[in-house]
Amino acid sequence: MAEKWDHRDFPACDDGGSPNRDHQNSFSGKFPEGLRVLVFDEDPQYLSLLEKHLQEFQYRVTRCNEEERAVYLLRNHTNRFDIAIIEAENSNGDRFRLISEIGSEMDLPIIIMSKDDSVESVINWMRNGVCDYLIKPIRPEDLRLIFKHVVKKIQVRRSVAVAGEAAEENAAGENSSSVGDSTIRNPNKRKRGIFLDGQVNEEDHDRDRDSTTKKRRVVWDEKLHNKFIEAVQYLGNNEKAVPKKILERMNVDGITRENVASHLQKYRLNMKKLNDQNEGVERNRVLITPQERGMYGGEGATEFYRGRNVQFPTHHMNNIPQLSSVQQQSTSPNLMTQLISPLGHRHLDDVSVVLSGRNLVMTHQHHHHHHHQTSDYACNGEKSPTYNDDELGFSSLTSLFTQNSEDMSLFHLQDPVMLPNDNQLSANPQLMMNVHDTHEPSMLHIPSFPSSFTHSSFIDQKDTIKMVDVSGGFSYNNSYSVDSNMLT
DNA sequence: TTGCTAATAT
DNA sequence: AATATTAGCA
Repeated sequence: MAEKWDHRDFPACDDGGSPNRDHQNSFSGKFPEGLRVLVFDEDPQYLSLLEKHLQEFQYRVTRCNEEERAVYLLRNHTNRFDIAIIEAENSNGDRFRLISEIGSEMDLPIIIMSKDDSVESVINWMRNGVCDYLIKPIRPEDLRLIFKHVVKKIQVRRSVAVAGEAAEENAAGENSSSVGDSTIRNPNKRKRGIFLDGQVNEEDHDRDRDSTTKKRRVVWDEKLHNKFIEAVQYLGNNEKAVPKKILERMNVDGITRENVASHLQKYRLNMKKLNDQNEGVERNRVLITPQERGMYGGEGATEFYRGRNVQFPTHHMNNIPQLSSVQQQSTSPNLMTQLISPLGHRHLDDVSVVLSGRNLVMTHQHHHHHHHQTSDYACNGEKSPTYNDDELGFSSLTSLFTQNSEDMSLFHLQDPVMLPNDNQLSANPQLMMNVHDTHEPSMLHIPSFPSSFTHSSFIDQKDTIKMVDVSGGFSYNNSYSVDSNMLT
């Protein structure tokens, strides 16, 4: 644990403060050592193998073969890792959820490992925000390269920071006259610990912040919520269930009183709502107090949990493998299944898929951030005839993403179509440029599709990573965000 | 200081 | 939509 690799050590920072924003070569030759990697795989042997290789590349490995433990480590040790490699073989909903949460809540780069080399699987995961997908068996070299994702993340974060900063200044300037902020109890002077162009916000040194910095959002998953309920229950019978005590009783670190207060507030709201419902509709029923209907079998808390309380990072939950067709319906909000139902597609991220002769490029971008993730997927024409260009490719690809091919629009990559939505970044020329951006840490290796690859510029050439030549390709864009607008 | 609620922000 | 933050009052 000597010195962890800090983003500030990131070579791109110390290139003399040069305004060079194309970090192309900023860190060529350098290899960040000590990146903290969490590796999860159910097979201890394989885990060891991975660990060994990773360590050879100077990564600091935390291995883990129990999902529970992985969850624990990630949840309670936020900012302890720079990247996570997770096996998603027989991933059930839980693991999927876990990964989704990590990805979005902690902004931790996630790499999926799997034996499944199907296009569907790859795309599914990429769509859901993971930054890479390694197909087993994994070559050591693949492991060596994972640092690129961390680097990428940092770069992205940096640019977001800059943008955010600019926005803040604007806002400040415009409001300064109108708002005479007087008595603010808790003037939240949180400065962002973000680093713009080498300027680090020195508010509190290293400590907690790490490369995966992001404002912490508590995810009230089932476990946490159960603790909460348990605490409320316990206190409800004796003293009063107030945030402070609940917090104490929960005995979970990483959450604040405010978090609990907020949760409690919503909890109560829900209880009230449920009570009201019961009053009106089921008049025969005895009224139940919030406490009485707690977790222990009472349906209230469960309802609460299922219906409104779980934070499923929207854009990471839409793609749970599903049987489609049967639309879950109604607007009743209390089945968890509904949260992951096809309706969820409404909130899907922009995803654009570019097809050229033999390559497929998928770009993935998050909603509110100014960043995106891009991954390449090389498809060999012979092996995957379905993904060749033209109509055939189109329709099958379409079906890969949605059951409804009408949801997609077609346009040329180099002649971007501006869709009526501001968020249509995929149609943004600048984004498209990124497809050609050799610095994009894309390293999708698909043994079965070995074809055309080009090099990643800052790593020694010898093997590898390639970027797809998309020129002249087509882009099939399923306009999810358009849908989103229309449906909401 | 903490709690509560409603409003509003992210 | 889920959480966070804030205002304002107790």
